[in-house]
Amino acid sequence: MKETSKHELDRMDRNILRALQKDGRLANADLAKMVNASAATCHRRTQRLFDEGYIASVRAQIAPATVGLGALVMVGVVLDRSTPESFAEFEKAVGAMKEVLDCNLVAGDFDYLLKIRVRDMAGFNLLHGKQLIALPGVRQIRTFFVLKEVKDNAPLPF
Amino acid sequence: MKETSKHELDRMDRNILRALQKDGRLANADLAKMVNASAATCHRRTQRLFDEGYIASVRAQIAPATVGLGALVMVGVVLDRSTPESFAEFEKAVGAMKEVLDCNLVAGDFDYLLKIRVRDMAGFNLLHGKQLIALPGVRQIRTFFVLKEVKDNAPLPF
DNA sequence: CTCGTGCTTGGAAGTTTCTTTCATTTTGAT
DNA sequence: ATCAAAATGAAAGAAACTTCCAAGCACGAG
Repeated sequence: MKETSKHELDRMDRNILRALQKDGRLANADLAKMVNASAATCHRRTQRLFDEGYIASVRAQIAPATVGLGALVMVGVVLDRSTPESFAEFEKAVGAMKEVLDCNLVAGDFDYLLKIRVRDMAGFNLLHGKQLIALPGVRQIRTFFVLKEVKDNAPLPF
Repeated sequence: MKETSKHELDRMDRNILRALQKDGRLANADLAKMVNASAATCHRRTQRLFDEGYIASVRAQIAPATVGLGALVMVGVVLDRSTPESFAEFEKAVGAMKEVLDCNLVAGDFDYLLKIRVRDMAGFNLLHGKQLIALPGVRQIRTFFVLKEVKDNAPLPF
């Protein structure tokens, strides 16, 4: 009985994932050489990794500063009440804010931690005044301006 | 006088960026149709976006849970001393930790905010005990376990 | 207004690459 | 040891990329 045919990843699979995580545009022929397989085999393996959901997507990483999003801000949010409805409402509202790149419900001093990109500090002030404090159920917001991006979106270690 | 030949991005350029941000594997022919241009023009524009640094890279997004990295943890760090050497040393050490996906120097209650992926809570405890508290110059660490990933790595809004 | 310069465009040729097919090998269970 | 199922690699066929070139457009000088 084979369930959903979720085979284990062998060494070749992992090597393919690692290579594509570094360069999603790798030509299949080159990738095949890197993992010591024929083009056909490599192509099949890669397609399986897509089909079975190991690779969620392949996306271009755009340099934020070049499109006018040079400022990064982390924000901690505390809600008024800790009810499921309160959380759901907040998450829905945040989901609609395109400036919010990450949003995580956390355990600790905050309820949510947000990662936000805007043009500059002025842009953040606008967002803060017009949208963040207007989010539903927000009791407190703590802002962490990013002074230096040491690591951003590093590849997954596996 | 042409500086570094940094033309402005026109509508077609932005459309290309947006499309590739969603799907970095788009065939040039398909992309061309989406932006209403010939394959040749689209190819040139895309190559320029790469060459001039608008697209930093194209990377496969691997589903963390499928490679044994189902747990996400945000960590706030306060250093002992606020000297350039102290910061540099900390950043170097963090740079070598593959589990740390993001690391940002921030202004606020913490010096650094880290985004960390591990297998599970046990994995984090190991990392915490063996590496995080051993990082150079660390005075205090505050841990935020992520209970729910509402948004992760959303595309840049531009 | 007209001309000329320089940049951008799109069709098509030539080349590379992908994708499928098929015979063979390997794997894994009995 | 034997068989069935799955995976592999070479090659053919299909599709895509990349370059070349003539034509179009914008813009400034005269």
